Amino acid sequence: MLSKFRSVPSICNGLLVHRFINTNPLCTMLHHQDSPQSPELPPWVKFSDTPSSPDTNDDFVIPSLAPWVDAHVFNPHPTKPINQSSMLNNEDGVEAITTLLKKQPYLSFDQVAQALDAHGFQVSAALVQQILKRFSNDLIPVFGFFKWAKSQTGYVHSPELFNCMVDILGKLKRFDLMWDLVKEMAKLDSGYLTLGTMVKVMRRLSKNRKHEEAIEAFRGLEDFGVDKDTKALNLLMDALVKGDSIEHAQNVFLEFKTSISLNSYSFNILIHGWCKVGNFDMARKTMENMKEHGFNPDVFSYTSLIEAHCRDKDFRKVYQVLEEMKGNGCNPNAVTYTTVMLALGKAGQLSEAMELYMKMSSDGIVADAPVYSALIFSLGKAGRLKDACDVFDDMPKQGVVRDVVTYNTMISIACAHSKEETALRLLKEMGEVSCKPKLETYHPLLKMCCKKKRMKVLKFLLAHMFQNDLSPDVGTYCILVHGVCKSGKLDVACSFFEDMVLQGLTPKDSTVKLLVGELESKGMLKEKEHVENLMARVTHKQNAGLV
DNA sequence: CTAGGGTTAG
Repeated sequence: MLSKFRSVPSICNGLLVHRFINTNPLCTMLHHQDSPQSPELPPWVKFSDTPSSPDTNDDFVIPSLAPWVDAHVFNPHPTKPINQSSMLNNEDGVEAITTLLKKQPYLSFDQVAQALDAHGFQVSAALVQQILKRFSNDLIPVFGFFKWAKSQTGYVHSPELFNCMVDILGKLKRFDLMWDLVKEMAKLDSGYLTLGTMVKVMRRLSKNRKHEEAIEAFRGLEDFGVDKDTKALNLLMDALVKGDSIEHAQNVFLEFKTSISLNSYSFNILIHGWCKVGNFDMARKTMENMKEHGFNPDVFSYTSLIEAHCRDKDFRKVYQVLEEMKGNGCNPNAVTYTTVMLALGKAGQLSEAMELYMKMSSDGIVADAPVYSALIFSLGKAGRLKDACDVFDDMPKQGVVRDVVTYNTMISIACAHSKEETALRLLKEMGEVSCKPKLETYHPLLKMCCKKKRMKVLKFLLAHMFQNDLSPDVGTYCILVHGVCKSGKLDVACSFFEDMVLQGLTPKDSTVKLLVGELESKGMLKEKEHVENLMARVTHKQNAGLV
């Protein structure tokens, strides 16, 4: 153990062409002790002018970040100064409509339309796109707006926007409305309803365990003027596999293999499906079947096998398959190596991950952003913040552009070590390098803020999220409710819970249980009743299939 | 159109 550990630094030194220089601010920050328990506050702490509750640590704001934070907290939707007047109208329109849609809980699509009618909004494709993105979790506002926009004279939704709306309805599990819209598209000009539309339909149905309905959608493709070809079949099988039913995918394969021609993708999708459920026998049988059809197992087939063995942490088998594929003239690529490196890192086998990186390099494979992310993750997991930082810093020097996962990984590491300044700075930098944050980017940050009771920063993050057209999903609310509950802020937990339900999201059982339990133990019976009433409404709506 | 990234809390 110890010898392995000792060997790592030298490997790591060899890895990096440019050694890290200690003056890098990011690195200094990571090593700076944030000292959360220290009674002595660092000299640069700024005291907020808003009074905070004694149980809140809002006062902590890093001076250089404070203006950035304040701008979002106090003005979540600033209108960007734009010179061109046409652009100004659009930007203004988006903000004005956003405000209007958020203003009150609308009870019907028509109510939304009425509210919109009262203003003289000018509709454009860009505006509709922005609103659909912003309100993709809010059925009544988003669909009410979509219908209203459709009826505006001089404006017609593009096929892309119809597809986007179909996808949103599927995401919101309103399959009745989704099908109505699909049928409506079929009646419009050709070019509206395409395979692209039906892929969204099949994916959303599969994801919601409506596998039979997804297969029915495929069967009916020709009625909508879409070909039932190899590509369509593969997309259906892939949707079924991703919707956790390799069995349905296999049945579809058996049913259509004589009428629709197959390609290597068809087999790889099934191999992936069998690997996903850990059925190596069927994965191997499918590989044999693949050969009988004249296709050789390729890097996709083998990487699926390797990934499954990685999940089992069966690295002996992983190395075996690596040898096997090379023996069959199929070389592992960056994806294969990343899969194994990350699994090793997760399993705490950092030096093995590093060795594999070197092996990859000696094979002449150039590291891309995911490879670097896997390295960074492994180093972070092993507590080697400085080295993780070095690798992150090395990326641009090697001509590799950091992507959203690279940032997510770095932010996760920083948050896990309570380096909130670093984490926030990374988020800020993402905006500057136009690497758009995703919901997952915020999750570790939100978790950390809840834990440290940074309510002001929490508020800032939520505003920042919205400005990036991201709205919290069930997972986000889960983190928020659990996080503030554990910090004893039950009132805040209740208001997050209410938001979640009003958004039409279904809280997880564990979330309800935790919140109700906490409220009960604190004797907050009125709040507890409120939560239970909210839950009853959710259940009722679901049973009735209502909006 | 097929394989890689991040992920609550218990």
